[in-house]
Amino acid sequence: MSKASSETGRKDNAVPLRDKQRTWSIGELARMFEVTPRTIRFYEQEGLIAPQRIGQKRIYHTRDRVRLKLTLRGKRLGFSLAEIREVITMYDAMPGGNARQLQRLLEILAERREELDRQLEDIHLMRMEIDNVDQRAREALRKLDQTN
Amino acid sequence: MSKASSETGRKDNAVPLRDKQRTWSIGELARMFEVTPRTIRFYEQEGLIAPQRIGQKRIYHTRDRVRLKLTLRGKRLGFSLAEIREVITMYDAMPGGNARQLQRLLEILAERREELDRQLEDIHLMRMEIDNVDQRAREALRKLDQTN
DNA sequence: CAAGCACTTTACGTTAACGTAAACCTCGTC
DNA sequence: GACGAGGTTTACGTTAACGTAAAGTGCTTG
Repeated sequence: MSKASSETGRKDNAVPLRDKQRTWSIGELARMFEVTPRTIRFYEQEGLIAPQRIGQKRIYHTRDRVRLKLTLRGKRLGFSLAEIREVITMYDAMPGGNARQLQRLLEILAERREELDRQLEDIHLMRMEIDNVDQRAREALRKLDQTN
Repeated sequence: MSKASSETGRKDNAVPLRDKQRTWSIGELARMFEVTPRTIRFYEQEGLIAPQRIGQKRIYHTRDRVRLKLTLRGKRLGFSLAEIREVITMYDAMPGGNARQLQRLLEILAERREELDRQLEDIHLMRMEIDNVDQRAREALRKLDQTN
């Protein structure tokens, strides 16, 4: 994907335990995750993040950082922002959610799990395909080297 | 993903060995893979498939069917059509390709493999995340059941 | 206090991957 | 020979996920 292949080289964005209370600006987060501020604002607009405000400025807490990470991970797996939001917002409404909401959440989770399983299968097949082509390319190269 | 989640229930499109020589119309293929004819024509326009023509009509052979399957699999994994084409066309130019082309193909394959590995990791993490939420949702439900 | 940097909002632009509609062939069949 | 089912081309429309540009705010640093 132009999406995925352009994300070669993920940044290590682990945060020390004692930084649990740290906050970040939009620019800092953008650099951490190698996205633009625009992207982060867009996710907020779509209801995926809800940073604190101090005056005009957005302040991101650990909670927001985690959400962003989950969102980007979901994106790499091909999920739409709408689907990601569906899970994230329900996750939020959980402690206190009524039984119907919880049941619905379980359904959604089951769907996601199935989707992930399908992807695992796809990855397997794709890998075999790639290994196959790889083999044949190497053999073709060997034959070229021999005749030259 | 609207893409993926709308593809719940993949069709078994295995083809018996003695059907290796069979051909298909665009409509048949479309039904097999649960896409519209428009989609298949679009993939042709983008250089991913190149069916035979008899008069006006497109005739699809096993080779085309395989390509379509690979394309859709790639799509489910989030690859763009451009990336898929890059591999498919090089795969075609292989028997007879020069050394530079083959080397390039090996590079592309390596990239794809890395991308797949990243996706595997993402799936793992995502699964843990989902299992986690699932647990908490079930507990919340249990507590609700107890108090009622 | 001017300059610069990081942030803000608003709004229009862009790209990929098709959807959809119209208008036209070409069969087999009733 | 009308017609219905499948196919065809052409072309404009749509949606998601941002990119990009303009114009303004607020701090701090020389």
